Amino acid sequence: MPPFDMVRSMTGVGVDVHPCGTCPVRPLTVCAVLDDEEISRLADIVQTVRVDAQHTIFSEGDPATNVFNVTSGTAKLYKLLPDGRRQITGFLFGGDFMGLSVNERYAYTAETVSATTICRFARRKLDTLMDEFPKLQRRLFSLASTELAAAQDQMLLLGRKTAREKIASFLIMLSDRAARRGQRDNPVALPMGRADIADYLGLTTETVSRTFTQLKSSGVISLLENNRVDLIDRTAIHEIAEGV
Amino acid sequence: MPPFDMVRSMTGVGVDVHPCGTCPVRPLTVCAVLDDEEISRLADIVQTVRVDAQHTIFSEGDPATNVFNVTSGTAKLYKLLPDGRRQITGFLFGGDFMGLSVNERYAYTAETVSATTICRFARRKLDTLMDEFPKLQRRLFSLASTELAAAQDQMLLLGRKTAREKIASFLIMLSDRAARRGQRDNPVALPMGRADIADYLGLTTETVSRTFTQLKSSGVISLLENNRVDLIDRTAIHEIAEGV
DNA sequence: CGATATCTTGAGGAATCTCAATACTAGTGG
DNA sequence: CCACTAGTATTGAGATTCCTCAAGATATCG
Repeated sequence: MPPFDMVRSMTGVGVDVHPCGTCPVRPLTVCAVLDDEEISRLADIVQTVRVDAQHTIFSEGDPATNVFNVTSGTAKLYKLLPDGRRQITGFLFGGDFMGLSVNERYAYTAETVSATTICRFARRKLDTLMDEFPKLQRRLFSLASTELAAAQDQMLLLGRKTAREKIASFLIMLSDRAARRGQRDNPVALPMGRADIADYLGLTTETVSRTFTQLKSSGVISLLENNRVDLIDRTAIHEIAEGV
Repeated sequence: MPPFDMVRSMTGVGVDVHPCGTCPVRPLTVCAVLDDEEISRLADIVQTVRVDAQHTIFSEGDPATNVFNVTSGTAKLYKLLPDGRRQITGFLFGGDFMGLSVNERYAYTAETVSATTICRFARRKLDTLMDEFPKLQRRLFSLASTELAAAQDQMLLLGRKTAREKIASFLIMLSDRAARRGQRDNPVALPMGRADIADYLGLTTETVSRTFTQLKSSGVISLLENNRVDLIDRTAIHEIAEGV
């Protein structure tokens, strides 16, 4: 397989949407620990691109030449079984990082959910910069640790929670992450479809749909237009999520 | 809660089993990247302890003052739901690392499965050492990334694999890890009980038991004494694990 | 406004769980 | 050395959650 080049290999891609200086998610991401001087060094090795909805950013098995930072929009990461069964391992929103890889290949596929802007770093150049700025290295380590903790929560969800608990946990997670990005925590926007939610929670689309209906019937949520969910009784949803 | 001290708070613990110089798993672990000089610096801040089977090393919510390296034996990490449902997020064998934490608290409980020797580092001192030896920092980052990839595999397993596929995947994983530690890859030792296997795979003990019986009946494994499993047809087990 | 996707709802089925009984294993004390 | 006990594993029968397949409703987009 030839070296991967996202811009050349993708359709629906635009380049250089905004520079790092005006990055809206800088405080949330890797760049938070760098001062303006250092950011400009980072800006030298970064390319900001805009990708339409439903496009592949990289595929499982591709050479892991780049790492990425989502600045706006929504992306998803997933792994497949040979027969097509799919597990989404994470959704990414503005400020989220992806593409870290131990091997020289990506361990999962990354696809946009909605139109998304991403900044892309060549891994080799980032490695060099990490040597130069130890706090960058430290920051990436910290992000990886955070992701690891989230992965463990997701294992608990997948292995031990009921459909009802999974959906409630999912809504709380989206709400909390929206708040962390400085957006309103309610109502919650669902940029992804039922199929994606199902593949993230280890369910089928039908069960996801039925469970939303059921939570609506019990009065804890309300389904608004534009795929948004009103968390009517946040406390109750929290309790459902934790299986209380 | 007072500062946690494993040695004082635990029963079944012995101290200083062996020094770093003769550590049997050094090439597998954090220490692999350090030379003898640097190892001796690490040895200054490490305490090696022996813990009997079925003892808690630290609990979810405890102040995360230490990080640990298992040098022999088996441990497990788990998270609980309020009603007692449990998800084991990982088993640890010689060479494995645990206790990394973003917050100041552990995100999971760690318990020994069999008698285990562990070396313990005070996190604050390790942080200092990381500043001094950037390659130590790099090494920990790499270990965290590897763990993250494993967590994603486990999500695929928990969300999308059948009981049969889960058990097959589990056996392959144990076999591969034994090989990486320089042990025979077959037969596979199962130091943990059925309940632990169930809580790791998102199943019940009964289903685990039935699935072992079923794999035995189809002739791909054989159940030996001392909780060991003979992988008779490794290729077939691999295929079952991947859902082919 | 029609065509196509997606979402919701329904009915029946399958995998796994729950509850219960039996078998095995390992450690203990006679 | 063997019987006893306690814990663990296996097996069985029935219940349940979630899945599969299928149809209808709603939303989206040109």
